[in-house]
Amino acid sequence: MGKADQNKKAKLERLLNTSFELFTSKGLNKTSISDIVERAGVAKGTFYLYFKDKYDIRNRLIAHKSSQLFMQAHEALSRENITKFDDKIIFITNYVLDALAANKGLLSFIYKDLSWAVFKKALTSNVGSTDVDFVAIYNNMLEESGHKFRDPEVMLFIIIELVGSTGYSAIMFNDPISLDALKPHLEQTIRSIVQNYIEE
Amino acid sequence: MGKADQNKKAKLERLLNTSFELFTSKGLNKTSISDIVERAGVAKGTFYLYFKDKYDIRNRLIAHKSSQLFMQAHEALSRENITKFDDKIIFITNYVLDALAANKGLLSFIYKDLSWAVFKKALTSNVGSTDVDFVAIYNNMLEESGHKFRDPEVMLFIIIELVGSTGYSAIMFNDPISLDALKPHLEQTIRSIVQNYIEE
Amino acid sequence: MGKADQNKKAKLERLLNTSFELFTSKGLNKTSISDIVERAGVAKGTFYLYFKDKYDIRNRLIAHKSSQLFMQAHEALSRENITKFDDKIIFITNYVLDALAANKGLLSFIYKDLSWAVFKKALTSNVGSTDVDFVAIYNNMLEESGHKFRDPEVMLFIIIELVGSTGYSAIMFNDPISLDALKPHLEQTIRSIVQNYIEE
Amino acid sequence: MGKADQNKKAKLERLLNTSFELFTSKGLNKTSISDIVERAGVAKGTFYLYFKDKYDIRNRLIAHKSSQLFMQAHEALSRENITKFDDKIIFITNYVLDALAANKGLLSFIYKDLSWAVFKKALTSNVGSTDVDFVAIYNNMLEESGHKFRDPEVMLFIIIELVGSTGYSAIMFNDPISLDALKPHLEQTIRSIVQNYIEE
DNA sequence: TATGAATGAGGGTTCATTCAT
DNA sequence: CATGAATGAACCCTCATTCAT
Repeated sequence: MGKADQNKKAKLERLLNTSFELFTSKGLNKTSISDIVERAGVAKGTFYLYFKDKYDIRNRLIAHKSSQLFMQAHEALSRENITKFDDKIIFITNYVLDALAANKGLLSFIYKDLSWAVFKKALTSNVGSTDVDFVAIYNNMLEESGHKFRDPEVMLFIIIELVGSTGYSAIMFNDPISLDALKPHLEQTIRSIVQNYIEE
Repeated sequence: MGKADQNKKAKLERLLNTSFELFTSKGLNKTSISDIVERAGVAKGTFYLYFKDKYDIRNRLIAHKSSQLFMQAHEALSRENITKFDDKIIFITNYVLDALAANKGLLSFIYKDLSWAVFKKALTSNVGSTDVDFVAIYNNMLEESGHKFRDPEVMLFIIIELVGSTGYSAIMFNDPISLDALKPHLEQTIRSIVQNYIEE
Repeated sequence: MGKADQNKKAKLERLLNTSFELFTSKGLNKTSISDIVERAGVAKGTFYLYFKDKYDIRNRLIAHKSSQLFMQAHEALSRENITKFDDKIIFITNYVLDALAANKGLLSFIYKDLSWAVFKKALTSNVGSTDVDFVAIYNNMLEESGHKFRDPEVMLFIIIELVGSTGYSAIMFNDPISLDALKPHLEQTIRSIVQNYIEE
Repeated sequence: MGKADQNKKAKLERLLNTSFELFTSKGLNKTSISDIVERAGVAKGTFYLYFKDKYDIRNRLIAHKSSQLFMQAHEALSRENITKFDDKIIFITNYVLDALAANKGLLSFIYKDLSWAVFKKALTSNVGSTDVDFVAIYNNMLEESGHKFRDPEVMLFIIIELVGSTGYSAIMFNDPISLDALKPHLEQTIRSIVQNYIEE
């Protein structure tokens, strides 16, 4: 890789990192392209060599960061000794919620967009080379469960929306209850949902 | 009420209605104060006599419209002959989802904000004189059920977030399934959740 | 007229005058809105209260200045004792050419646009209240000539294009001859053209 | 010619052709250097190896294309059996007008610049090796006419400006009359002009 | 000769907010 | 109370030009 290519890659990285910092601290709307390039130390025009506009870079970041989060959750899961399917889902769920609680900027950024649409995109569009194929992981979990599931995709959809939506309220506003108080409720609800989708 | 007062009230109404039309058709970000006042037929300065800024009017509208929606759902429910608690919840749920599906602009407007925080505000802050006290209605439903519920507020929270979040994806993107396909899934899930919260 | 209205009119005037100065000195392309408002002493946004964009103000200026020029020519003509039709046309022609030679910025500004399209617009769209109805003047001249003309509009069109086009080259570049050298050529050509259109 | 030289010449050609296509389709102002080099398949810096800027390439194109047009007109003329001087001029005039009417992009591009200044440059600056020496052709036509002309250059100047200017309006705007309606007017006017310049 | 990433000034335009009337 | 002209900072984006490779 030549000097130019290195420089080019470094600029891209710097723009991505800077954007992420600003989006998670100031929010998307309050972050201007000027803010980004100034802090990244590149010229304004340079931004447009890499991204179409602010929303382009946002989408790439959301996909990347979401994917990253699930990958970390899955890695943590693989270090545990958990065998039952619903236990695994709950572990991942809690892991992600804790991570988001520890980084409210991130939560705010991927907000209601930790929703199905973005989630699916994140898991299929492999932004970076290291991004996981979460679909494969989920299918694997289903197989290893020893059960047969009805509409497994819908089941996952429901769980993700439920967790994301209630988690957001709990983490951001402690309303109507704190995240810690919410967790047992979610656990019980998730177990019920999984139960519903097991085919006899 | 004098003529001046009437005029004053008419202006307020016109600003609210116009804003709502524009927010639901063009979206919040694309609607400027200029758009609103021009269409409402009042001067720009007048806007600031009634509202602090665009977000002030938005919040009041969300609360009002959400409340209205639930009131309509409840009125429709009262015309039916439904006695069981979970059947009532499902009826209201379906009613609201259908209404939002028929008015995507509205859904988009109150979006992820048909969330707990706003919902609660809507039910307590009584924007207009005709707004319902939904808390009372819910408590009533709980009593009439003949059951005793554990954490009824959390139960409602979970149901609302679940329905709002999955419904949004289904209505707006048909993803991963259509609203009609989603409904049986929601029904079953809601029944499980309610079951979980019944105290033996 | 209230203070506000006076102020408003003064701003409009200032914008028009400033734009004209800049257009005729720097040219249209090199004149930015920023230049205009800065020199006019108004805020940038103010410009957009009065004009759609740079081309809007340009069109209004071209029409106004062209009209003005022809009005001056006609006034000068009426102070002379010229009776023959072609003599009148040649007088006006020379008057306009001399005026443009004395103000190359103006010539450059209305350039090839002292063409039929703009000329006609200028004479019909009465920008200011004082703008002449040149069509009426021309028709008057035709009647007073004692002749009957075939296609008088086309005749005028041909003369104007001829004079404008050759005059531009002579005034701006002295190429292929100077304006003074050109005049007799134009005079002879115009007389021939007029002759051609007299119906026997 | 070596491979490198061939390549070099091919690049120059590609830049010229591409620019011409873009100038005649999108217009000069709306065509950026980026557009040109992208479509020509060369690097941005390469453009500056061949041309000073956008206006440099434009001037060379106008000269080249104008010259080409007159050459074609002259070739067509030589295939006809026209002997009288004014008939020849009118033939060329009509040929050029028809060509421009069939290619409004070209007309728009060389616009008011099919004027004397550019015309003369085109006839002297011999952009390509195949460009005609129109001055020689014109002088030939004068000689073959059997007449002696006063100021033949001015006569040509006047005719070209007249035809170019009125033709532009007719072709582009059909205003005040269509090109077909204009032609007889031009024919008559040109004959009068030629007549004026014949020395007895 | 050729490249194309990088530049950064400058473009036009929008719009929430103010305040003299 | 109501007005709406005026503000001017801030926005996004373009693009001719340079220069290290």
